[in-house]
Amino acid sequence: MAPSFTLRRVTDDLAQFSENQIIVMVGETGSGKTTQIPQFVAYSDLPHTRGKLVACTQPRRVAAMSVAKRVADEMDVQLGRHVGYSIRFEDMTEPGTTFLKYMTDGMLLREAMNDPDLQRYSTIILDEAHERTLATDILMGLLKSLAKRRKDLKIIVMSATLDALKFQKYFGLASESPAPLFKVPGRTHPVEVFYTQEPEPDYVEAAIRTVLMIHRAEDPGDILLFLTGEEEIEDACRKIKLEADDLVNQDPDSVGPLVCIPLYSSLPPQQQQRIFDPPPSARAADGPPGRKVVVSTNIAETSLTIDGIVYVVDPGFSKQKVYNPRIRVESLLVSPISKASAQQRAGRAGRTRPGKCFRLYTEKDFMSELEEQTHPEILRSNLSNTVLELVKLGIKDLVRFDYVDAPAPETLMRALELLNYLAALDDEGSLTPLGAIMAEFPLDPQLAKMLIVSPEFKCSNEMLTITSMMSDKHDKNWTWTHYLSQRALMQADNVRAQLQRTMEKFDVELVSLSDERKLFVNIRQALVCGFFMQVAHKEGEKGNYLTVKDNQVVALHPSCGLDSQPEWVLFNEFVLTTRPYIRTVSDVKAEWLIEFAANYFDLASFPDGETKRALQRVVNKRAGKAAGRGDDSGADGRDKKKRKK
DNA sequence: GAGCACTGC
Repeated sequence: MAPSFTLRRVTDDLAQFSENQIIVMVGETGSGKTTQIPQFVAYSDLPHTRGKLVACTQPRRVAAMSVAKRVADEMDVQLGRHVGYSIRFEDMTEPGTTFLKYMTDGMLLREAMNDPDLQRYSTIILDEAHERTLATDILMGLLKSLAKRRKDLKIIVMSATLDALKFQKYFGLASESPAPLFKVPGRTHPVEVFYTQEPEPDYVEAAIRTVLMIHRAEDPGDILLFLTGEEEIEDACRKIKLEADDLVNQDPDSVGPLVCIPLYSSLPPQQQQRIFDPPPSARAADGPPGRKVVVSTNIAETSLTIDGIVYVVDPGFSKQKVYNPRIRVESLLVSPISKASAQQRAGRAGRTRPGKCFRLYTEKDFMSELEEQTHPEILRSNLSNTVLELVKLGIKDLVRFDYVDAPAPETLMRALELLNYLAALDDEGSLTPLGAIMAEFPLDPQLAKMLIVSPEFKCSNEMLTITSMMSDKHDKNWTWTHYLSQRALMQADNVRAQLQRTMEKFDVELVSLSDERKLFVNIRQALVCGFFMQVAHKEGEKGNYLTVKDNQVVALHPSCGLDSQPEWVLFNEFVLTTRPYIRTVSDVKAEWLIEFAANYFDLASFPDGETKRALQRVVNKRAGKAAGRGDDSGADGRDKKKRKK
């Protein structure tokens, strides 16, 4: 709960809130801004007297849910009535009663697709804007232009201090003066920061050494070590455990017991809970106290807060998504973190009392090598989904849309190209009726397309299941070791129900074939309709494949489980690990490519090479057959039928 | 014969 001087200060600020349409608000962790500001706004706005409500967005579901619960408690109202939340799969609001709604940023973006003026809201608060999620970035662009159309709409952007000026300038509107800034004081403890004298050649080894040094020499208090991924974390935990046990055995009178707890998102929730266990107790009543070490990915930087952390060890790296539009591939790269991120990590040491942060890089490198901010997600992602959403939102010129940070033109071009081939956009870039339906599905465009056309192949029932499994099985680790996971299957079932509702809404029939052999053929044909741009052709006998048109050498991922090497494969994912792999592949026939994706596989515009020659052979063979039986229907017949849709 | 930052609809 924030101290009262904070509240008084906020009340003063809110007197000015009524005079400004858009304001930027900064408040460090512990300022209570997420719980306090929306309450004050709701009381100042009285949105329900006008049949409206105040929305406050969060990047994550758990946050939207838990903050709503806390605020409902504080206001002594029942959750889901006056105060509620709205996240995917769960709408805890009561129309007409709820006047303060916490929701995920993605959820508000979805709502905007069907109500671009967001008429239901009197004030929209974008919280954690500094995290720069894709949805928050798009919302900022939409709200900036919406503010001009709806003078009655108030907008509050809440962020960390470092980013405030950027948002102030962005939302400065026509007045040329930046949006006003309000500060909410925080309540964290000082954290002393240490740097290494020299760069560390092996950050994992240096991190382990530092943890053990803290354990031997520093006062009681738990340690948080940031590493980049599961394997690294499990490995470090083993090594720390071994070395700590050695230390205890050598010197039981001065070194206390130590437990090492791994933390990453793919751990089952029960194991994640272990981070809240108390540290081990001393072996003897007067012996040295025990200590807890949490070894975590970035999940502990934003999503999870662990109380009792006094020491942070920060090697300065994290895995970050990067998108290469040239080869159309998203991959994860271990990269140096930003200054903002380093600051956030250090702050994790000062939540309960003054702490220390050990940075395993030099102060000079911190000052001169680290970027100020982590690049926003919009600059690091494949944007095909986002572009479809924007077009559906009525944005005509994607290149000139007022982004906070504009994505690379090539990334936009890639997205437009894909959507055009999928017939979601016409040649002018306008939304087609098919594209309008695709945008309604919470799916990648390829999956949405294949699901929508699947009734033509009499396999929509099966495609619905396949799509659900492919779009929500986050829990790859669990599935890997146990083959099946109750949790993952329940999630997929949830998604399936949601997608089925959307199908019903747009009259996409739910059908199956009883002939199993025919069914398996048709399923793969429907796959082709969505994923024809992700096809590879076998080259030679060494298991190499070349991706169609890009001509990248790839191999079938060992997990894909095919017992043969088909000439043509369609793939769901291109991953760049020890080498380029394609993962989740299906055996397809060249005839289907030519038949169901005639535009993309038009040989006249196809780059020369072995792939084109292989396709040419198939075309010639078909032409020969067709001439033989005097029949030239087939591909065109199917194609015309689909265009009518 | 390889592997899995984190989210969201």
